[in-house]
Amino acid sequence: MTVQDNPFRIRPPSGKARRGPPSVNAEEKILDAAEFVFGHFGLRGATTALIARKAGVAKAHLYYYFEDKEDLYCAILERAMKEWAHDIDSLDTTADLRTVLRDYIHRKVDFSRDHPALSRIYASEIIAGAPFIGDFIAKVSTPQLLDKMRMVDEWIAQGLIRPISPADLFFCIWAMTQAYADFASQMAIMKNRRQLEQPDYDAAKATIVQLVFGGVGLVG
Amino acid sequence: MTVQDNPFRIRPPSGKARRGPPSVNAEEKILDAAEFVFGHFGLRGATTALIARKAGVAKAHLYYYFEDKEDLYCAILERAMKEWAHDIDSLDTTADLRTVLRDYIHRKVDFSRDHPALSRIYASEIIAGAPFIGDFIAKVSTPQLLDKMRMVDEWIAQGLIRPISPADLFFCIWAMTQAYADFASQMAIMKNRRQLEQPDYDAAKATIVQLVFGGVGLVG
DNA sequence: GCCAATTTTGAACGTTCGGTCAATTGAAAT
DNA sequence: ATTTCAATTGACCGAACGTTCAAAATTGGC
Repeated sequence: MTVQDNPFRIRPPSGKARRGPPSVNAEEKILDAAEFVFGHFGLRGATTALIARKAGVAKAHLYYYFEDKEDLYCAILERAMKEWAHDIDSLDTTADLRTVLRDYIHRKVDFSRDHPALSRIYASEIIAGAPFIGDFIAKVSTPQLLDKMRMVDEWIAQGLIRPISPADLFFCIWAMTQAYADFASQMAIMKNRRQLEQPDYDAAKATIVQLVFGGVGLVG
Repeated sequence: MTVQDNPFRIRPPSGKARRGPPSVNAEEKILDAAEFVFGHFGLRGATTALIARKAGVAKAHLYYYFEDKEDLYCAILERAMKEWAHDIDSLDTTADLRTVLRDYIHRKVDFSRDHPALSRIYASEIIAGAPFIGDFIAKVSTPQLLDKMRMVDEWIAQGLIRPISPADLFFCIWAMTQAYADFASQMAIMKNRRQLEQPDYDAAKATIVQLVFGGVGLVG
């Protein structure tokens, strides 16, 4: 089972209108807890007991909303990909070239800062060979990349930027921005801090923008 | 137990001269198998049974050379850090500035291509918060980084390159080069290939060099 | 207050996995 | 040939884990 095999994963289990508890939905509590636990221990390292305890429900209750552990994991991935697309890839490409690039980089770094668990889950999934989101990447992410590559090729053809491999340009931007989520612990150690703070993310943005702008021949 | 707590991990179990099998050492077979399996499934996902089968020895035999699963994992990390330091961080810093930077980037990409399993293990370890190599990073890697940062500051002071945050410059170089190991599966999917080939790595090198050189104001 | 449907849980089950141990093998030393 | 000790193994154990299920609790409708 992969992410997009079951597009209606998020469901009120069945039938009539909701009659459940008046306060908050247990399903969201479970999803939040799962995001945290999966983000810290990975798919195989996370235990259903830990997720249930973090969510404040009985372990068996997970299986009321989700078929099994993998199903819950896929739900997290799906939510991650949606937030991803919503926060980031809805980019106004009609604006000034510099603005487009700078905003894109800033949004990616902000996402790394605000959703480190999601970034780690995504990275772990890719490192493992994308067993659950390979199809999603092939059918959703790849067309988005091809769009962006055409945009860059356009810029090159118009002489607005220096020639560069568009695919590798985006791979590098993703790598740098994502690193400030995945490798944050290493960076914090090396900077002799407990964790990265806002000035660190500001410096990250500035450096990445400087590298990209310089690499494609744009002045700051 | 962390990596450097036990500097004598690699050992002929004890005592006299080796009297064992004439052919190859079982310990290396186990290490190679463990590198492969840990690289594919992570610390918690890898099973001792799989490692033993891949190594062609009985499961119990793992515990003749290593205390437990974590000990074996640390041995892999230790070997990775050593190869790392040997292959990469032994860099002739007296050469021409462009040569130093370009060689450094090329070596990192080559390492990603030649040791993808080690790169993945290292990345997973960092993503998990560096529980086993945190001390190593703090006491060994950080001084090396500080050396490199001083070198960059020197270059800036001499007006050889544009001002830039030295720490973030190296973080970005690591991120980009490491991505061509960790995210290779994603890149392959997006390029509609089975796996990355030599031309892909050549393009990666060229793009990273272009970004770094452009970012610090060096001409290609 | 009672009923029906939904939501929640405690306890248990079968499996998997890390780790142990006594026993066996095999090569050198005598 | 016998001894000796490192090298190797199959069988086993206890704990942890994912999953199931029947029962209990909670909610809304009448």
